[in-house]
Amino acid sequence: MARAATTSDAFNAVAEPRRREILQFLATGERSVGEIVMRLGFEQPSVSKHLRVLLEVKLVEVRRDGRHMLYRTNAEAIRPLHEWTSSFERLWKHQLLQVKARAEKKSQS
Amino acid sequence: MARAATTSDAFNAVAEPRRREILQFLATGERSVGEIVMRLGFEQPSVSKHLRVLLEVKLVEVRRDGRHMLYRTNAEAIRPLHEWTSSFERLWKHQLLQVKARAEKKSQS
DNA sequence: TTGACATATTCCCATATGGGAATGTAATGT
DNA sequence: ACATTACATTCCCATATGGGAATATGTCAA
Repeated sequence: MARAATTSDAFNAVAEPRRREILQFLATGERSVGEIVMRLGFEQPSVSKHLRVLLEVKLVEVRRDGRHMLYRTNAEAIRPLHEWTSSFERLWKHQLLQVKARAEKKSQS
Repeated sequence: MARAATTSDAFNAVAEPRRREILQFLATGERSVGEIVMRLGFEQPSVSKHLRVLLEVKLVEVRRDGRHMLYRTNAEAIRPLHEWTSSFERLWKHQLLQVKARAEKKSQS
């Protein structure tokens, strides 16, 4: 097996920097593909392809408005990532305290 | 260009499910490679390769103890992911309220 | 119907996997 | 020095990209 598909889950989908940029931009409100292209400066086919991936893992939703396709971020799909990272929150706080303690001990001696 | 390297950043590194499992296990404390193999049931070379990736993006740290290599999770490296997902927290709370409001309006009519 | 605009899809290709098998390397005990 | 234990690395290969270019599809306007 090779690497898992980018469409296999949200973790794989957001690994791509451009997709993260798109998600952030779309978090400010519904936008058409053309607006994304204008704002982020990627090629139009590239944007369409990234949107397809995001759509497959439900990180975005769409609706048609005439000949425009309006995309928006579905933040709910980001929650699993947030919760996974949150499970390490206690650990990094703990580790930070240890680092501080060690630093103080050093400056004291 | 193809997909970015798994070692290009923490986002790419944690896209792999087995690497997330390893990180969670190592969050419980320092463990040797053999303990990871025992606990998670992956092949030893596979574990070593995943640890290498995690090490390159500093998601884990190591120290040698005799012939054992003791790995541990460096939670600090997970913070950027946490912060990125946190930037969508307001949005999903807002979107949840909207969904609720729509549901209530529907049941009311 | 025809033309223009807005998106989506397809083709091609260089690149980076992740697993399996085999092998290399480092440290310890005797 | 040698066998053993514990990891790491290398080789091979099927697979999945992401970008660029070209093309297809869909919608509206006249």
